[in-house]
Amino acid sequence: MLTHAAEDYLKSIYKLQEKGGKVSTGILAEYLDVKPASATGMIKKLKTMKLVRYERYRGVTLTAAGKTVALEIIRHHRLLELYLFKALGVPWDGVHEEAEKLEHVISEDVEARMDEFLGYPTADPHGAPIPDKNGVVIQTDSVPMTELQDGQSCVVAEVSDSDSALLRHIGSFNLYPGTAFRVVEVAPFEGPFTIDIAGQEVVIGREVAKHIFVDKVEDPDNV
Amino acid sequence: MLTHAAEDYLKSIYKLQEKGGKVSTGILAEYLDVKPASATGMIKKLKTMKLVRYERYRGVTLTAAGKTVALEIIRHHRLLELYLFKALGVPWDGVHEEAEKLEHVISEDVEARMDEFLGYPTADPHGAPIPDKNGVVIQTDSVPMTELQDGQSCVVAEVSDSDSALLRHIGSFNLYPGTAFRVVEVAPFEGPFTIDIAGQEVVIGREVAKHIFVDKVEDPDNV
DNA sequence: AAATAAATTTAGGCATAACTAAATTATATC
DNA sequence: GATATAATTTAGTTATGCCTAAATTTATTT
Repeated sequence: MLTHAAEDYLKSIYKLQEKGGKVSTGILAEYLDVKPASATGMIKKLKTMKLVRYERYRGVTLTAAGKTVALEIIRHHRLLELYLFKALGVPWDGVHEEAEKLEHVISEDVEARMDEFLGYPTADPHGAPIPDKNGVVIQTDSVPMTELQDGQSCVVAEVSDSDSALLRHIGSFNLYPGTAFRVVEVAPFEGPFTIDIAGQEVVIGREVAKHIFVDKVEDPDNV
Repeated sequence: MLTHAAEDYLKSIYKLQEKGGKVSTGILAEYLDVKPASATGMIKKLKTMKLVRYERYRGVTLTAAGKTVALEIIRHHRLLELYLFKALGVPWDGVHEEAEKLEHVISEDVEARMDEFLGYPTADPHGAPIPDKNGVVIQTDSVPMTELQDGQSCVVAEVSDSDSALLRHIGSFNLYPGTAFRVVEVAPFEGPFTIDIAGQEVVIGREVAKHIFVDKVEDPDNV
């Protein structure tokens, strides 16, 4: 069986692969809040288990087996987040931390029971897709809010889940996944966004907007 | 923070203290499926943390601080068992194993939310008492079924939770905590028990009966 | 009281997974 | 293309928590 640490490394490699492409030892170490030397050590171990491809100074890649494990852990994490949110009422800025510990520990049986309870959901409380039993992820084509122009209408698709304070802040504007809004004005020179949510005008700073991903809506009247 | 292993040791010392009294290194090691030398090592560590009293060759005792931790873990375990059973439908012979992993990992917040969901319960699915938030345990005066005589009526109070196969077996007779029955006949020479559950006569072997604890009922007509 | 048996402890090792510090390789600059 | 800078790897250390084997202490028996 895999250790929790190994699972965390695989999950992180998967996520970094998604975003950037090449996953270097340094990037991985920074992501996991670990020294590069530690990452090198674990990567070597994962290589002997055939869960990653690796050549020194060249970065890491997941093998098919490694990707399967990574997706399994991500599925656990996101199902747990949604379960804690819906079944136990844990606030959305708290579910990440809790799921981080539970994801390594729940059985497949409990996973299946939560999945059933939740009605086989496809997204967690932050809008991140939940891989299905077979590791299939529904990819969305959402864009960072920072790419929006004046007058553009959209629906919140996803919000980064790691910073609890940021989530509370975003939640205070009701910017949950599924919420529709329209951009009233984008201030020039990398300034903040003024948006209209359900008739209320709200100002969102650029740094915050970077963490909000949206689906553009073509016809505002259809929202 | 304490490691999972340390928590398991404290929990085990508590349980052995409850049953037997003196807790020796050997007994503790056997209970935890570990070599005596390993137990000695951990006991020494726990002593430096002032969680146990210990003098070599003299056995271990929990300090007040150690008892608090032990009860906290036991509370987690039993709340989790009941939660998994009631909220997710995990069969009663499976909840122990699952809770064993989760008990070290859930937050006080989740503990409180499960407690509320369950209506502040006082016993887990096997009838074991759930310590309250302050570590107060309601002690019952149940006796092993093996002490029963012909004609004695009683109610199942508690069943040992560690052996999954045994639990399935006991469950097949419907001998869940709260179930009433009457002893029809105790076979002589350490023989099996014939009992009457809701009009059905069932034979329970002595080895199984040792793991079933009951509350005697004085007046059979009042059950 | 001495000898034997049983329990417990000490001593030394192993695996995991982190760390620091030094050596190496790769990349960027002049 | 040589050199400076940055990234990465190797080597050696630490802490957990387990192990085995040998030494010690306690308990029992004669």
